[in-house]
Amino acid sequence: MNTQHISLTIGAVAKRVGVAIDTIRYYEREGLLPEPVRRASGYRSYGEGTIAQLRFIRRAKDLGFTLEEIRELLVLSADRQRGVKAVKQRAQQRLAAIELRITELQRVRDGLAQLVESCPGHGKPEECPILRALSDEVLS
Amino acid sequence: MNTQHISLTIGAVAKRVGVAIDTIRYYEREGLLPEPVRRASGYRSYGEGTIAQLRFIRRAKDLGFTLEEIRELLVLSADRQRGVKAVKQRAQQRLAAIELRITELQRVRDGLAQLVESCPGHGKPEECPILRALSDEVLS
DNA sequence: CTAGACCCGTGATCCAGGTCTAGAGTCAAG
DNA sequence: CTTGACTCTAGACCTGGATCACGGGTCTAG
Repeated sequence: MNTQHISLTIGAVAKRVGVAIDTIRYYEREGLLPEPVRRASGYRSYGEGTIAQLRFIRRAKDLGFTLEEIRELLVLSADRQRGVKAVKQRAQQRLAAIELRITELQRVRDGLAQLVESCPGHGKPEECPILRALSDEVLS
Repeated sequence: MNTQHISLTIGAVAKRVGVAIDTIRYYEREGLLPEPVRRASGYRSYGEGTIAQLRFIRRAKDLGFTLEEIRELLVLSADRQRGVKAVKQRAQQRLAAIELRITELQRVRDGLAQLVESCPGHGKPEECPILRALSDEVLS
């Protein structure tokens, strides 16, 4: 077992994870990262655990979780009793929200696509279906 | 032809269109609405044209255009020469952006759906596929 | 005439998720 | 020892699209 404790500066961590230094400090302020050990100089000193946690945060963000939700996920992931159940639940909620958003966007896309298709691209403005849709009373 | 000029207060316009008074003043500041005629008291006085324009703005917003883009659409809609062509172009760009966004979200949804599906909803955190995906090195 | 509803402009505030600044201290290479 | 890169804190600022607060003026029904 390798229990060697490496010590990384905030800049090194930032580079490894591909995130800005300011973002790391911001996450710390927001409670997404624990307060790190400090060197005598006051410099933050990080170990591998922080790298993992930062990656966790970034992946969760990529999956559409807000920082607020991620904060919660981090707590849950440490709960050996109810953690997994709650995590799955949060993931399902997120999934439902994403699906809703997709559906909304698809409706918008379909509406817009139909307008684009029906517009000849020339002629008088008052005959342009796009402008008409934007101006007229009813837009289905 | 009915050229009767009605005169609406900002509050009446807001109610008709279903938008807040502050929003109307905000759009005016932002150049999306022309500066209206004023009564002797300084009150804004609006006609039907404003109603139409406000609805235009709202519909365009519903189609995913930003206020910046809408400002442009408003200019283009008044251009009798090149207006229609340019409007169609903007609509196509918007459409492409929405489609890109949908694709992104679908990828996220698929990833998340797979994780949710493979998670039993109980057991040890280190065996939860969701937590593993968030923590582990590679997430396809 | 008065109460209550409405309107005025200016500027501040909100949301999330950072990003940037200033001024000062620290570290490592040469 | 110096130079340049790095880090520290606190707080200001940014994006977009509003929304709210303030102190004051106006309008209208009774």
